[in-house]
Amino acid sequence: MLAVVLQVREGALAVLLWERAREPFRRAWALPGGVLVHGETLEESILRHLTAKVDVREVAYLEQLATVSDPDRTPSDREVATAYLGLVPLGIDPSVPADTSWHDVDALPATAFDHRELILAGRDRLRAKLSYSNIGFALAPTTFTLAELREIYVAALGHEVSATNLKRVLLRRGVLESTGRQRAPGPGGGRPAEVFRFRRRSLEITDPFAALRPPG
Amino acid sequence: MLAVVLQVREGALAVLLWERAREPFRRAWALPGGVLVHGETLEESILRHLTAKVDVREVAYLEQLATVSDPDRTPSDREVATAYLGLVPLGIDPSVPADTSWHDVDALPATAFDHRELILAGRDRLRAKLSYSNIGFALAPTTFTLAELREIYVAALGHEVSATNLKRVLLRRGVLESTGRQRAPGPGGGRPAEVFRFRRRSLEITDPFAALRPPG
DNA sequence: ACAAAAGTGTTGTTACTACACCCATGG
DNA sequence: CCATGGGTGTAGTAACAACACTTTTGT
Repeated sequence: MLAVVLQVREGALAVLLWERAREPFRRAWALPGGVLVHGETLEESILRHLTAKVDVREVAYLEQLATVSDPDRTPSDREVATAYLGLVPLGIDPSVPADTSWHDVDALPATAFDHRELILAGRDRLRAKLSYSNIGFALAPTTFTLAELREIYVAALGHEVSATNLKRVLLRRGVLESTGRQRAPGPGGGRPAEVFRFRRRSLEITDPFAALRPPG
Repeated sequence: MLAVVLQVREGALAVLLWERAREPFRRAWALPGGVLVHGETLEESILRHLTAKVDVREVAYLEQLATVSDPDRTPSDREVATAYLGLVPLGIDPSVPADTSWHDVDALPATAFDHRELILAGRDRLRAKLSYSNIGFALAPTTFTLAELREIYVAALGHEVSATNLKRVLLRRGVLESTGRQRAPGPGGGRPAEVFRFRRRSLEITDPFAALRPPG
């Protein structure tokens, strides 16, 4: 059981890792996880292990990522591990143990086992889903301005995003709605920003037929 | 280890199942599979188990589908199983054991355990990939006319597909190419059909940015 | 007044669907 | 010469990026 927990922090996508104190891979950084015990499902197990590192109520979304099995993936006995992708909204800073910290996904330190591949697979899964679903709800705070949402998308996707077009795309798809409130401008002035929220906070596919849609 | 092996047969999407002779789920239909043994990867294992049911050289594509873990999914001890999706091209009819046969995915018989959900998850994964990748290569014979390819897409997607537009979409994306050959018309006459093939026979994502593409 | 930040209107492009039309063969 | 099946040409449409323009604030 392994968890790839991602969060946008300081304008970059970060993953939660802990530093190994023992061999193998002493001083390398590893994904949180642990063994599956009798009677629990994979989801229950991953949440149980996450509890040791972070307040799991902060995890807004969880999905199965992959199961890895290569006999050489661990130096000792072969271990089969199922990895999950978890997302934490921006703005909360869960307290974590001393050996645990967040690392920019685009500047990973030395990682243990095959964890680097799993982190990158998680990042890629997130990027794909940002394009055709409302999964942004799991990265964004409950309410936000479009400028804030734009920064989240930029960090997660790794390329520029226009706030203008982002707004139109997400409103057209019915993913966002206005709260009716406004955010006061900063010290330099500027028009007050409209405050938005995600209409639903559970996964919905918004663009099911990117191509080859049915007739009608 | 479980395998959801799909093939287009007689105009419908079919899955390979075997009939259980013993309890639990006696007389119900189950996915092929077996246990993972020491030293083999999940992929090696699923191919080994498939060999007992079908000539695995016929499996043109294999990908991991999901890992299931619900403690109640089997009546006895809890079993964790990783399911794979396999695709067999149209036109070949692998010899299978007496207890094994193909079943229309849209008219499944009584199935064992949670295998029905896995079959439907496999079908849905295939449908999604048909829209944004070249995965048709694994369902189609090496060469085919557009009318034949259209029937494969209709069977797999479950809705009508226009041969006219299918051709243009797949040619524009660089997925198909003409072989230069023609197919003689049937007894009722008609213009000879052009024979096509897939340019590549390994998975390629052809529509990576269905939305929110990078600037440029 | 002017800079700064947010939001709107408009245009052009692309990838698609739909449908009319044209082509090549067998009877 | 016409039915049959295959292929092409051409609108029409929806979703998007790009960018100029307008609105609302602070100094």
